[in-house]
Amino acid sequence: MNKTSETKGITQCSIFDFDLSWYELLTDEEKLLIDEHSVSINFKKGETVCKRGAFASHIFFLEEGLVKVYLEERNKNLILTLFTKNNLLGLSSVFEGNNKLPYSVSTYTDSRVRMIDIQVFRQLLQQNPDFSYRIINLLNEKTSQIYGRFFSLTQKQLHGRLADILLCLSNRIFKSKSFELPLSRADLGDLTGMSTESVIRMMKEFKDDGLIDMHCKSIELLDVARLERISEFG
Amino acid sequence: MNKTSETKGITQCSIFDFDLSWYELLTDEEKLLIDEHSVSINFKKGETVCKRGAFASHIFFLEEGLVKVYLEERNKNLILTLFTKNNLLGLSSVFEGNNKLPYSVSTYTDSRVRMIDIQVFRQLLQQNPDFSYRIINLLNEKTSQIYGRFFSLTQKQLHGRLADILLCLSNRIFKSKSFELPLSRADLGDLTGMSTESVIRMMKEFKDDGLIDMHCKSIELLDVARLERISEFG
DNA sequence: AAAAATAACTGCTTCGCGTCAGTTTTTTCC
DNA sequence: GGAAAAAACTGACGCGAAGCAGTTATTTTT
Repeated sequence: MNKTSETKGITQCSIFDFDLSWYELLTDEEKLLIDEHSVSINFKKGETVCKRGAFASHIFFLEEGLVKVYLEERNKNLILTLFTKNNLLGLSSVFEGNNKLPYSVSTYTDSRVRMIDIQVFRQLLQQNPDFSYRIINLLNEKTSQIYGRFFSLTQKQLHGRLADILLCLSNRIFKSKSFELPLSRADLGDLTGMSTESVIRMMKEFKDDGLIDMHCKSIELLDVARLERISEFG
Repeated sequence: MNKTSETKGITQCSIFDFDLSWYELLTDEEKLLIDEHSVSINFKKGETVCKRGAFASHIFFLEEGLVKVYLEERNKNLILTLFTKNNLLGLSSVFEGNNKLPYSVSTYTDSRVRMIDIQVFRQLLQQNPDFSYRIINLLNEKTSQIYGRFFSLTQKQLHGRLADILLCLSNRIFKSKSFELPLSRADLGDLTGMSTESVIRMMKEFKDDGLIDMHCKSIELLDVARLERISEFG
């Protein structure tokens, strides 16, 4: 009996990084249809891909780069998720009820985004069951991850939330214990629901405790086991 | 130009209450298949329908009642959503990667749940594009609502969160300004990410300010406009 | 209908964490 | 390469909200 996997803590991660490919499930005709009804656009670092409230006319496929999906209101920002390359964005617009984008997207690094006509995408969903089944799986995987993050942000305090996000960045995005952070401290704040100042203080504390090493943007996780314990116990 | 709808605040609601019916999209044969591979089970108030970590063998269709979908860990509880009758629960288990339930479900009122074999449900998704398209829309609608709630719980303070949930209960569940609350104060806390004591204090404050009337479980919203302003400004 | 258990409520205390008001460092850009 | 802008950092302060400990009310049990 694999007891641990049933009782272990609620994992949180803000990054979608599954390799459930969908393109290969299309027929040649369907692929052609996508190609004819999509364009690939380059964005520079820091550019806005789309804004909340705009009409949703495309599904975005991130061919290259790293982007954030976020909500902004007054001075309050919340980063919902990060996306790495080879992921589909904007799927929630498939629902005809949502003809406006429910969030904004902007880039952290130079990125290439293929913009797929939403009507074509809908048509493919309705005609190709394998494709649509795969999309359902993507959405479900996404939902599970959101729940974990929801728990982290509402139930844990700063130590736990920061540990969560550091582990997540290391495991899911950079796949290395040391990395150059493309996000600012303020972004880490928007991602963890803490103020910029608290991010800075907390990271210094982690550094003093020997959990991480850090010079400005370059970060290295030194004691993953302890970070995981901090993540688990909030 | 409808400016307001583009710029208005991020709505939050924890309740799924869309009437996107799915059963009617099935063929007679498919309906029969569902009927043959499902059972309807009665639950009394307060009973547990399923627990996080258990194997996901069924999709749940709530035929009657009111339930909560929640995470629990140590002494920390978080209610992810409430479901009213005629809604599908457990869709995230459709994804083969999630063979364990990612959350627990229990009832607030006497409820009737139809438990549909997950393999049959998957099969129908793969063979009936209209059905599967409808399910995608359901999932997307759900995701949008979660984002709103995510914002509420992480960016607003107690006043705003409590106003959110009261408005939501009134609009979405009871469809009336006065109602008998089946949830305890502790549940309201788990729903809004606040302590039970704070829920009590805050509700008294709302009562003293003439926003609501309240005797124990029976609640009446007196000044919806002001509650909405409180909700918006956090 | 009385006893036991659970939920609702209250006041007090504590502290986590955000805000403010700065200084220093790093990055951007002409 | 130097000026300007942005980001990183620091310390002091104060408030929002949780925790605790106890009382009252309500519901469940037998």
